[in-house]
Amino acid sequence: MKKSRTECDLRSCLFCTAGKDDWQAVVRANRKILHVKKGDLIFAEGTPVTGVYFVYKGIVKIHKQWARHKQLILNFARSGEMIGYRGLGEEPIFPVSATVLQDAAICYIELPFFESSLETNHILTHALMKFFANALQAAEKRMRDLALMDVKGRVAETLLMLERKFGTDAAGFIDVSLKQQDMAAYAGTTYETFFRMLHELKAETIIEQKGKRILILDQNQLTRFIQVTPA
Amino acid sequence: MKKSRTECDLRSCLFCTAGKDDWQAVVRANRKILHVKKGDLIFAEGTPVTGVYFVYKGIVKIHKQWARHKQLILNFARSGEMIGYRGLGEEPIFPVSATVLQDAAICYIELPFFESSLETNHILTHALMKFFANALQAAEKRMRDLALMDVKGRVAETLLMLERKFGTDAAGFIDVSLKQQDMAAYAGTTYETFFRMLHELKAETIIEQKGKRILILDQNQLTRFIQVTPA
DNA sequence: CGCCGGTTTGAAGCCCGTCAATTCTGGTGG
DNA sequence: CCACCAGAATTGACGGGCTTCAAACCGGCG
Repeated sequence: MKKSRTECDLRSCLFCTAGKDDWQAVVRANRKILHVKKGDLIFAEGTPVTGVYFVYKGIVKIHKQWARHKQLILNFARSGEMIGYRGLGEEPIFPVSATVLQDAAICYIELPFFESSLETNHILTHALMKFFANALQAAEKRMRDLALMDVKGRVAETLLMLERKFGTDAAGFIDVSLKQQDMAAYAGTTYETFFRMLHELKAETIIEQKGKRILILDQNQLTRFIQVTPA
Repeated sequence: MKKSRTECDLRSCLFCTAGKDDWQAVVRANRKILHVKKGDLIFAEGTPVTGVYFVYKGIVKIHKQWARHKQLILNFARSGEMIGYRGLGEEPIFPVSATVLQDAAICYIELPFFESSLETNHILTHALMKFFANALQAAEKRMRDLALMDVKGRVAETLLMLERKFGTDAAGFIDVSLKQQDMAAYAGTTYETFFRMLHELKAETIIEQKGKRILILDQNQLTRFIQVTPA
């Protein structure tokens, strides 16, 4: 097990950076490192919150369940991102689940330490407040998209999000490979429909596929499906 | 113009209460009171944020526009509630619009004062962080609902939300009267469909209507349409 | 080779959005 | 007090976008 896989440089995540001077040493002393594998459940909707998590390595999906065999993926988290923060509201119960999509190293901070940090580290509190404000904006934007946009637009949105979050490889392909099941669950549709949309987009030479990788050929065309306010 | 219409007792809103000692006096000195009428636009999506607002009286809807003649209502705000806080993220641009549904008195706090308050008043910052955390949870719950629930469920959810937010009168009717246009826009559907669902609910003696007022006869039946996780 | 999870494709149908026509209501002015 | 009008509520007909169900296909691996 290589060291680089587990050692956080403490510069990549919100919690580690939101403080001054000796803050990082404090974090270093209070974190735990967890190693989790593809398919593992990190925490489950409805269970008590005992701490917050930060992804050092790997990919994790945050999802909400719905009536047997249906789920909406709220977000994908990659290295540097915080998860479990959704449990910080009134009720200390997770409103979402987190499942590992690619073997991951997770930094775990226990809730008591985290909360006492908020008391003393005002920079952290402020950063977290800003973070939530941004997350709320993003969530409400997506709320509108899911409610009013047609499926094709949501698929387009999904692809653009994936490119933004995971970047592209040398050839321009989006640098992640997910089951279309999961991509569909993010777009809020079934995987059959998701596939059909990908097919259409390929027919229109807007995207290209090589195995599971997707190349966005024409971003403007893709954006056309997401027209929002005509004025 | 009665005094009671405009005087905030400074005990009802987050901003006024999140501080100690002489905090309320500071707020009193820095706020402005605005009187707005039904139909007025308080702020518009895409315009710069210059301050935050608190509703003292009246009802306001927070909405996001979509391709000409379509909008999703994110929330209704009544007395004591903060609006405009969605502009507190990275970009100082409103991601939503706010429109008056019932003549309102609004307390306005300019952004510079608000931000300097955050610097000095850590109780406020912490309260705001918690507030955002809760708002995010609610938003993501609704995200799932809009994505996966059928219209009937969303209508049920809308009615329950209205009852929760506005309470009921002596006879048990929900104590607010909105255009079904707006209720539909909250449920994420058209007003024709919304009406049909109301009709069905009446046929099943789950609700009753008197004018624009709605009485929920059987909350359990209503909740049945919102079944989420069957274990 | 044959199972197996995932992908692809086809066909059927219905939920729900759209359009259009009619009724209802509240407000306004004669 | 009533006629009148605009906006809202109500209702019906229609069509299509998506979901659902089911089955064929495919690549990998024991």
